[in-house]
Amino acid sequence: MSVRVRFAPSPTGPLHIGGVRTALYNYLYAKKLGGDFILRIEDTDQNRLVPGAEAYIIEALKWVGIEPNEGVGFGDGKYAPYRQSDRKDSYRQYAEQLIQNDYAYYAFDTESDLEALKAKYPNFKYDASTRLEGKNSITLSAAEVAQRLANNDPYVIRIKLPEEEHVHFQDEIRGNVMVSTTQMDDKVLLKSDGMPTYHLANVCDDYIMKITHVIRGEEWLPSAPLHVLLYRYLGWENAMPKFAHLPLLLKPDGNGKLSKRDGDRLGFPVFPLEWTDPVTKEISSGYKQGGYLPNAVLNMLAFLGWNPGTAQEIFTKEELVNAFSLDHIHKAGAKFDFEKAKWFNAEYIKNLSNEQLAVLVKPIVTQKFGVQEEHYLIKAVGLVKERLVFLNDIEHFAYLFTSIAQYDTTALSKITAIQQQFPKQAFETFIQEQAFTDASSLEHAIKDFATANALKIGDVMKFLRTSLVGELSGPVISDLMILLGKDEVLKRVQNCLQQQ
RNA sequence: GGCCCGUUCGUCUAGGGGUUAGGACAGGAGAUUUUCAUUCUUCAAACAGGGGUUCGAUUCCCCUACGGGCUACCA
Repeated sequence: MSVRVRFAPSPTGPLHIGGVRTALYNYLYAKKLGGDFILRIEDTDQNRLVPGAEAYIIEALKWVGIEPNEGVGFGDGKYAPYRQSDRKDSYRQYAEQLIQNDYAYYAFDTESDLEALKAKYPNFKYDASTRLEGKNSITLSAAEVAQRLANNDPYVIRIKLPEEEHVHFQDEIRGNVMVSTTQMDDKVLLKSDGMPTYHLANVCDDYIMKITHVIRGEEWLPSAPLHVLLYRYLGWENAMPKFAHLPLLLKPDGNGKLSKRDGDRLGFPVFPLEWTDPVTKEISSGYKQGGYLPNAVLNMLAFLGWNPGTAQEIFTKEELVNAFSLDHIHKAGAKFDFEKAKWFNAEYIKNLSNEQLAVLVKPIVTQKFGVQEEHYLIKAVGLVKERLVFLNDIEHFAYLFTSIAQYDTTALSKITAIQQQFPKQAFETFIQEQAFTDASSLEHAIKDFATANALKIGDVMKFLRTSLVGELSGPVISDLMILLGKDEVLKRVQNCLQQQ
């Protein structure tokens, strides 16, 4: 039987990187085994829907490059629709089937009924020991139940758990997990608005869509036994998928799982794409807009909770697919490491060819400094490639594209001293005489000029650097001179000579 | 509170009854470079604690502590 996994987010907001990682692990697992990766939208809570969230999820998956081959936004497929609200009518029959088989019951308790029970019993939960106090099809007469249903009285359908039974299941990451039904409660399966809860919908859809492996976050571990029971009661136990509960992504500081707020609080994105809250208009930064490369993000995310068991850390997507396996997933939660994320991105940028980098950086450069000639841009980015952590960092290298607007004051003060005995005229002539064909002969010529004029090489370099860069750091001077060309170099030198 | 899951350098992690406990990021030092960045070399840095089991436990078991998750007609 071929492997089928699903990523099943709820469109209650933008997908954050924890979700992206879950999607990634599903994707890697499916691809590794030649299976299918499905996107299912779990929008059974109509009150929490956020406009744009679904589209965001789809865009985000596209951007990082882990596209489902089936599901909402990806051409659908054999088991469409993949949006649970579009499958609303399919769930009721299963809930009713459960009632038929005495595995579930109608419950008519109102909100205030429930509150009264909670007030009466500390730590109240609706279960075998308390359901006799509720207004449900167990306590009410058949006639009254029929009457209430006929009246369209609001009701929910609850699972009827056995009083005491140990539910075991095998988690692919954690091994055997056991929970007693005494610790569980009669969870609502079908809500009074006719929508299923997560528990019902997820089990039904996974069964119907022939999902073989449920790979999801650890927050689902406590409800997994409930799902196991549901498979059993629905008669699907032999088709039950395997479960793998992933460790959570934690805040880099302090406690708790990584949340939306942490990113902008600590200075890194938690969302793949920038997101504007439709209500508050608050903007949350995104990896894409922050100048990250999708494959770097994937690589970084893959290593937060998984490792290949070797020393290799830089992996292409294909290599990740090949190396991936569930048993190399770490059990404990992982704190997000921003420094490591930056390192991954810088590594990926360094591994790009100048041509590739130029393409990626072109929109930023054009927007900041105007249109550049293609070959020039390629050479320019090559000069600063190993200085970029993010694509956006290119904007800190204005001197590659425009003349120096402002000189660094310490650089200027450093060269003032030098300028006293600097043979300005001779130097200009010297530059004019150079061929500007290759960097090393140019560098030799500069050194020769320095010795011939009894100047310190370092001083001449410092002067040139300030002229060309505006400050005392940057790429090798002769390389930069070749890039800029004689005319521009001369212009900048003359301009710098006029400073002070 | 109850239940479930977890705990190796600051962080991500490898390992697993007998190891100098390995790697990466970050940090320190040095080399290269006209500068900065890159690169290279190098240093520092960990098995939460207590009991067992064992000739021997970081590794297996139990307890404690700590961390995380769940505990909704949210997913």
